[in-house]
Amino acid sequence: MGRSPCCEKAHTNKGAWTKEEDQRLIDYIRRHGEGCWRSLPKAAGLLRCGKSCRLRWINYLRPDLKRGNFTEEEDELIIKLHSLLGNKWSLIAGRLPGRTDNEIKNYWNTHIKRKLISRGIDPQTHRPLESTPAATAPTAAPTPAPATTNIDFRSSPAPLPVAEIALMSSTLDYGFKGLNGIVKTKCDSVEDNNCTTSGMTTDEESQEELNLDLSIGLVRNNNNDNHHSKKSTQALIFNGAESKLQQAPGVCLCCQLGFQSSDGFCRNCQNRDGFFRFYRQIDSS
DNA sequence: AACAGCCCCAACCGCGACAGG
DNA sequence: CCCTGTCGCGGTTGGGGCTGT
Repeated sequence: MGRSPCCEKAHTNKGAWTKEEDQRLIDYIRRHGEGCWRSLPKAAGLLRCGKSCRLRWINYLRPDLKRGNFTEEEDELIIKLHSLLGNKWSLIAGRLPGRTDNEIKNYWNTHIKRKLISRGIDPQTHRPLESTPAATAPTAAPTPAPATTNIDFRSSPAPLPVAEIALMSSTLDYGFKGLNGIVKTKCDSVEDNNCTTSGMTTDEESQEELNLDLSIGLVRNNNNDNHHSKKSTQALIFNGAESKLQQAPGVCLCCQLGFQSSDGFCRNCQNRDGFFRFYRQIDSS
């Protein structure tokens, strides 16, 4: 019979948002910060479900959204990231400041897919369209890669999850240092889809490097670190976005209203990966 | 001008992950 | 360990705008 609805639907609006609804949501989040989406609509006087409010804010109202056309550089970055990450739109969006996962997903489906097909590339596999799976698929199940290895994405049956790449990088001490400087992805070109990772041996100077700079934080298992619930965090700072935004917890609505736990934060302040979700606007004056 | 078909994107839906009780 | 509530992600949809006839 499926799950129960995410919220009371009898008295909620659906469909396009009005300017008045937008303004209410903006005003409320300005005053109280993001978070606690479930209770936000009622508190903000909106006849919407929390999910809808969250989506509207994240995809449309957030002040740091770039909007407007994608640049050629963004196009290429999306293509490269997609070849590595697959349809992990939120991860891809994390590398494009001011762009949302929804926006990138839409753009992929409407523009980039077509662009790749016109180049003769399969948008899902990033392989030439005419190539058959039998011709390119590995003959045996892949064995675990050594610490530093070449990863040939041409022969990968599916895009490698970023965590898997990081694990293979063998730089785990306290946590992942991030892929920056650990795994350098090299592509001869998007067209030939000849992507490998460091330490590559051939034509390094002539190949374009894609510095993913994906900073990944691991949960540190340290009881003394009680800054944020059971999990401590490492900052996840994206290029571009960090110029005005610094990691700073504590603008979650729950926390604002005093619902936080004894350590000062509620779970809404933190992503499941252990990263802070809330950023405090740094006064630029 | 009117209509049909297409395109795009904002919004919705379902599900998995996770935390807390 | 199980159940429930919540969040966030990825896939899908539908309506408005655009273009061609």
